[in-house]
Amino acid sequence: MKIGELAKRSGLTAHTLRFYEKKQLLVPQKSTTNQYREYSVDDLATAKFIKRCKASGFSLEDTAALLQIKEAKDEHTCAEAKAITVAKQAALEAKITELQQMVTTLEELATRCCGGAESAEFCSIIADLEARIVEGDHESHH
Amino acid sequence: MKIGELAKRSGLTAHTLRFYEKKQLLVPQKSTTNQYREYSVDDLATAKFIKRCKASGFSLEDTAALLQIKEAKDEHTCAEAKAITVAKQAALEAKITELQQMVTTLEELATRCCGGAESAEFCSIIADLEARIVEGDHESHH
DNA sequence: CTTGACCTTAGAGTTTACTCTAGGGTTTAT
DNA sequence: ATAAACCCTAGAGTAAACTCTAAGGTCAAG
Repeated sequence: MKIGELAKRSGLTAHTLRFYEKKQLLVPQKSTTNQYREYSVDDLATAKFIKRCKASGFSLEDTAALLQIKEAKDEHTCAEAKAITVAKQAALEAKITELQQMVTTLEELATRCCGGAESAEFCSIIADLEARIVEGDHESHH
Repeated sequence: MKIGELAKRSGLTAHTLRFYEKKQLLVPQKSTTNQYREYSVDDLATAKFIKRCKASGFSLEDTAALLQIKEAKDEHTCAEAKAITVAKQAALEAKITELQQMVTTLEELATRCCGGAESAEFCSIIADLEARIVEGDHESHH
């Protein structure tokens, strides 16, 4: 099939498919007559594989590694696949913790503020940002 | 004080301070004799304000808006500050939810995989990515 | 046989927040 | 007086993952 059809069937755009090709994730055959890309049903499967990797939080680099494993399963081990998965899981969990700390701070800022139409002269959000509350400010007491 | 001292006292780098100047977040006076930046104690406070905004999860654009409010409190309202804060909180919460969904998927992938030195021939992670489990795959049944 | 839909390439642009470089002036301490 | 340490500007580079553009070739329908 041509790129437009693969795009439709995979839910990716033609642009994205060409981008993935540049990144060596999905390299199709090319027609000898007109240079059009020719995607096989396997290529469609690969496109979906990539899409699922992305939905699972894997980077394109991770995805490339997972594709390598998928393409030559007998040359790779479960340990490799699991290592990538577990590493990504840990990274995302760390990111979540960081974001949650921010949300906690923001919650505190928002809760303490009246949020009314009053002048910001005594706004607690501004006051807090000017001097208090937020972590990671070890310079402010020297 | 000169940029190096402000860098030391604020915990930002001189590069970053120049970048913030380009972004209009912190524009110091300039010496007329040698064009060196001259930061005041107020500028130090502003640098710390920016740092706290960042630690709270605000983007530089948000931070610029918050700085506007801080610099002219009587021309702004609590409502404005709170709107920025609440919007950011909501955005971060949405991001966290998205990441948590990914973590759940990854957890499932990892748990089901033996992770051993066996060939990936029957690796459940690869198999799952090839066909199942992951959400957002509405094309796969047409 | 023409029009519109589709395909091609190479390369630039987007976003965010820096980070660094080159090439050159200034200050401070010895 | 000189060398280290510091400062300046303009602009390029980094990361990730696209997204889009220009200029042009090809294909399918009527």
